[in-house]
Amino acid sequence: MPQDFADLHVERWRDHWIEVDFDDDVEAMTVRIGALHRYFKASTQRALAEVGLLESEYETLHHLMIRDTPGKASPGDLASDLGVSGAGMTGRLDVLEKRGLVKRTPGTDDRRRVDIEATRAGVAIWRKAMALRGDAEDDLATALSSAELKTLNKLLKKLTLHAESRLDG
Amino acid sequence: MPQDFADLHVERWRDHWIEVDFDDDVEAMTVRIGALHRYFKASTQRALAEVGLLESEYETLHHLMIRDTPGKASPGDLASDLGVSGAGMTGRLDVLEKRGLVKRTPGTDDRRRVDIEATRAGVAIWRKAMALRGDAEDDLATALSSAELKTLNKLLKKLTLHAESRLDG
DNA sequence: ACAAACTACTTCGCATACGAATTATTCACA
DNA sequence: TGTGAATAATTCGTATGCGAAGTAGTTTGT
Repeated sequence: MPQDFADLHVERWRDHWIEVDFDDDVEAMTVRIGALHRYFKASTQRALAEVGLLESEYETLHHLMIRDTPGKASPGDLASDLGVSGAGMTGRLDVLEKRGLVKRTPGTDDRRRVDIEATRAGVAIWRKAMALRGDAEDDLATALSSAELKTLNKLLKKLTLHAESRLDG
Repeated sequence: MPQDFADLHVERWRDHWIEVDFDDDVEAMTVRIGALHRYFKASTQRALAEVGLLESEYETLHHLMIRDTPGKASPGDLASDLGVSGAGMTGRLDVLEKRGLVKRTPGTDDRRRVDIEATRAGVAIWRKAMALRGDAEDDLATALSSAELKTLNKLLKKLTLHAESRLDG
């Protein structure tokens, strides 16, 4: 099997920086996960360019759609889901509302709140982006057999469970 | 084995959005890779807070150190490595230079160029951050046996090679 | 040898996002 | 029931980064 970027990285690393000692396999894994993440990000961005969305717009719309209550949320919930500040979310929603992709409605029972809802146009453009994104991911996954993909998920899950326990506990 | 975040995501996804059909395993893999990336990013940020570096400062310093010519580069090379604009790199280098972590030297043979070099202090702080970052990665990797880690790398590599071929060719 | 094209970096103007302060509203409880 | 604490969203001031324009220097072609 030919070398990938991670192999080259580890090799170069070992040549130049022996005194900073890392486990080669751990380092390679980290680099590969980073590389795959960047690849997904890049294909998402191509999809977004095609449908005419900025990454910040898509991200907001996306989190709005994948909630327990799809298409509906409060600015604060979205902000914490996305890891942006409340101020940032106000700005993002201003843009999305101006483009007609979401609608703000003042809350009725609690008038401090604002309800955000994706409009028909917002849902449509999000779906188009999702379909394109999915195509790219499926394409990448063809590199693995179905059994390999299951094995990979099993191993990744061991890591994510470990990570989650570190974050919670 | 208990459920992780990706399992929950896929389950919720299937409940609410059957009409947008994704392969469950591919979707779970994508989500897990994203989650691990965020975990690494978070532990890096903890490490950076401890040594007193901003993420942008660390990132710049890091790419300066892991080049073929460690600790030395031109602003333009760094900018394209990091995927930031030339203007952004000028700003980052201004900050790093002011903190005494890198040094700018006007080029001698080609006077358009500027040589960036990490100072002794810059290398030291980068190493401290690297050591902490490495600890967190090693900790995560304890979730896998050495054999599992090798299997994981083999499968990840199949994906990265596929991704690289898509990007180049 | 000299103008045109190119390259490397920096400055400028604008957009986005952050944290802090602000406004408006609701909740807790004495 | 009224007052202080808490909560939700927005506005404000600042920082970081982008793209475009600017500046300085080098290469190319005739």
